[in-house]
Amino acid sequence: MEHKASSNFIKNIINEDLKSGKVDHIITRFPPEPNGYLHIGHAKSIILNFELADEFKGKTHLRFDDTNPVKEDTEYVESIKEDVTWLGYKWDELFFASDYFEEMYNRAVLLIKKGKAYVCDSTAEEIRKMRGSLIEVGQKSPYRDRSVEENLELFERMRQGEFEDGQKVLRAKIDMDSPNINMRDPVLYRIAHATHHNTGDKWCIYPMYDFAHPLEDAIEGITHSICTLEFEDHRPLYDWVIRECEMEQVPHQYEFARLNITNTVMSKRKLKQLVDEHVVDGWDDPRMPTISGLRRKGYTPEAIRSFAREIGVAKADSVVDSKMLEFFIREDLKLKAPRTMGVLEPLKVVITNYPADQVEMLEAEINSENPEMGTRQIPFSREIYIEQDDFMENPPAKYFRLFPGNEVRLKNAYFIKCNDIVKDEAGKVIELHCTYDPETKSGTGFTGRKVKGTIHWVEASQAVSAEFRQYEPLILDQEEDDDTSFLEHINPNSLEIVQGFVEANIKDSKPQDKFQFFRHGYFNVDPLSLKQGKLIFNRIVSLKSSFQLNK
RNA sequence: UCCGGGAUUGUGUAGUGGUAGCACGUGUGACUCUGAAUCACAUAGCCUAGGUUCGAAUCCUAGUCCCGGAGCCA
Repeated sequence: MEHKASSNFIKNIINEDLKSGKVDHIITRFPPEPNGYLHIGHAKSIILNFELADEFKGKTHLRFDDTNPVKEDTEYVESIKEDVTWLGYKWDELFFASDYFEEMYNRAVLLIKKGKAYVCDSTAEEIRKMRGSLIEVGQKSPYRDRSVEENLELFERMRQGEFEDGQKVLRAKIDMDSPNINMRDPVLYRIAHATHHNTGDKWCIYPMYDFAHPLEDAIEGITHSICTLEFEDHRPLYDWVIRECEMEQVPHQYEFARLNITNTVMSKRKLKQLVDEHVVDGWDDPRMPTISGLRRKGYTPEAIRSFAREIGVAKADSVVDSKMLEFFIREDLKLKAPRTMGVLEPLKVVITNYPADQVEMLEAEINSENPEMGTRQIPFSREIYIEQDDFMENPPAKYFRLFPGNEVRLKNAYFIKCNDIVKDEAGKVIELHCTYDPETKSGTGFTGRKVKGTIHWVEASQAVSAEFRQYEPLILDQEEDDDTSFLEHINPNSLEIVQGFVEANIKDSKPQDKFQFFRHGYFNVDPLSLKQGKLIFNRIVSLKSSFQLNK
């Protein structure tokens, strides 16, 4: 079912590393910062890291890169673990960057002793100014040549909490003339009197990403440290830290292009904004590209994994068509989901020549493409509901559904022919009177005549009320990716809620159960279903359709 | 302007000197008790210009265009 992904440049590198003897095993890692929920872009990275390890018989660590207490929270730690697990992966080891704070501190002391780091009293503003620009070199800090002894003492006092936030930082002493701004004496440690979700108030100095991350990788023996493109410029610093801190293990960093999908925002910052400003109901709103949102919408881990394999891994920026994602969930659910009938916008039909007191049971396949799923019994009687869209009083040419005088098949039941229309005062069609032909019963092999259309229906007396939530892309097409105004491209019709009916035999469905409603698409039972005491179905994805009313 | 990357059908990706392939999408037809699915066919590509070579997407040279980089964020 799930086929192996084709090659990619990282896989090629690993193959070469193994062949050349540069490494004899591989260890990868997924290193999220616990400051938000995971989205499908993270899924790409998770799948890449775990499957690379699988393929080469290596290991993968889950490591929380929790070096900034002001943004992080255990809520996020828990959701991240849940999402990785749900995607189908088991980390070989679970770590927190904060577990290494003591070791990192000691490595910083080593740097100071080697004359490779110094305590700088400049303000953030001063440091920024003296860093120079993309085309101008930087200026050396006046504190750059402090003695090792003084630096050691000051750094120790930073740790002891003798200074306020922002009063001092520890900086690497590298090269203020470097064309790579990351090498112009980057900050290694800052002071933050903040409570850390893991270490509490033990520390008031915290290592910066550029210092912490390479050490984390080296400590854990990561062989291939895979990150996104924006860290490419940091690689020389990554290597510098590992070398100057004299780490025994030498990991290497490789960068790939992050995932973009059409009509989808994919940054934690923007997603958080959607949540904070109540544009959506939360991180798990089915319109969100978060793992939890996709899960609630009804996506399966298998579909997400297949998608990730198919889109590949490369260094060129790209935007994947969201139709690709939709293809994989349809593909996955095709044989798994029971197929049943649901009428989303009901129109009552009275079958005038059917006995008023009779209810008969009809047999129907649960999934015609997967006969192993068996059959079910569905009731049929004088009154049923059909879809409003399946009737037109004055249809255009090539309309195969019901209209006055036309005959269609009711899926799994009989041919019916429309004879009369009942309207309300406003002229709206509220009921149809039809007749059925007993000879056309499904399964009898009737071939007397053919109809062009087959429509779905639900028997009225036993129909179960249900709510259907139909989703459209949250974000409309946007010319340029103008960071500031993505909120202006919110689709006002991203959610449409309708009340209809489903077959009685699925009335006891549980949250996350998935069905195909004939001719509509795949739906997932929302977790809210239980709480609200009624069935709520989220549309995962519609069925493809070539039918256009106005052609 | 400085540094680092990138460019293969509409989209995503493979190909690393020897017939440019795969997936999605799109179109047409067949079939159909889902206007679905399925099947068949079609669709369309190596950024440009030179060079090396029997042979170049691949190697060389020079351009063009796009992306990222100046947090005490990651």
